[in-house]
Amino acid sequence: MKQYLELLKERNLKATPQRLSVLKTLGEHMHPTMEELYERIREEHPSVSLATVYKNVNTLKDEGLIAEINTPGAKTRYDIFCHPHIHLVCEACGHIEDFPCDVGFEAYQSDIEAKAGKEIKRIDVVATVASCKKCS
Amino acid sequence: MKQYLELLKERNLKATPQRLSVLKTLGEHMHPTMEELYERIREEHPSVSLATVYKNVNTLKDEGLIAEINTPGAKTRYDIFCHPHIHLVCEACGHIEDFPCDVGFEAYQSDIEAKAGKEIKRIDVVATVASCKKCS
DNA sequence: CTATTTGCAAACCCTTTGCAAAAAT
DNA sequence: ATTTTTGCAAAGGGTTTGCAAATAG
Repeated sequence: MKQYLELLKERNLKATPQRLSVLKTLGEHMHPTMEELYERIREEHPSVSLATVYKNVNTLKDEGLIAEINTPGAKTRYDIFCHPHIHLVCEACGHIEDFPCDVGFEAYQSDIEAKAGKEIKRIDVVATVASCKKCS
Repeated sequence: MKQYLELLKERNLKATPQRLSVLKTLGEHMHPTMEELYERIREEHPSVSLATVYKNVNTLKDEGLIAEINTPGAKTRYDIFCHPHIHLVCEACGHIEDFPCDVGFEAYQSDIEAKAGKEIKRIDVVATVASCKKCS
């Protein structure tokens, strides 16, 4: 909680309960859809509006505090952005597993950067598997 | 054109002019949005409906002949899926550049596959740059 | 001839917007 | 006191659907 307050203060964002709840919920629950996120937030703040959650998600995304995971064919999911990592998405059940961006990947990223001649701002990697342990 | 007919026949998909036009257009123009794709197709087939283009795009996507590029904050774009490659997206103008999935990447992919214990069906990589040569 | 595909229009999300009231700094 | 944020309800935009007519194989 404390760290979230700081993250917001550094960026001159007001620390409203609704906004903190977005961060807190994303910190506690991995990769929810908007629907799931909203449901969780309402458990603690029954009166938040969906529009407010959307607005906060966008604000926090703009500031690089959270990230959006877009997979073709699946709902958008959200993620606290602490350590860069890639996503392994199960096509059957939508479950998402994280993989650290370790040595192999960083080398690859620099390679692209060199070839592109531009600094890469963000890299989104989504690997899709047909089914996973959770759903088989 | 001939190759497209074969690709469809192999999958028992009927080769309608509308469907062929989706493949042909994607073969000739890199990464259009749906709007651009539809506009191009209408140049040759003025009477196609947008719904038909959507239906065909979905069918071809299901068969793995084309791919969707989803970038947070940008419109969905479409791509003929011949050689696996990654996408370098410019945040400012939406321009997309392709990069081959070369040795470095394939090694990384096998690594994930090994750790996940599952065959990876597809891997979508989107690298974002703040601006590109085209728009600066 | 049979199964698929088309075009149309309406329906359906999910997401954003405008605005006045409320809350944060 | 000032600026940001909230909640509401309405609008927006992209995508999908149902169905009868048309077309491919």
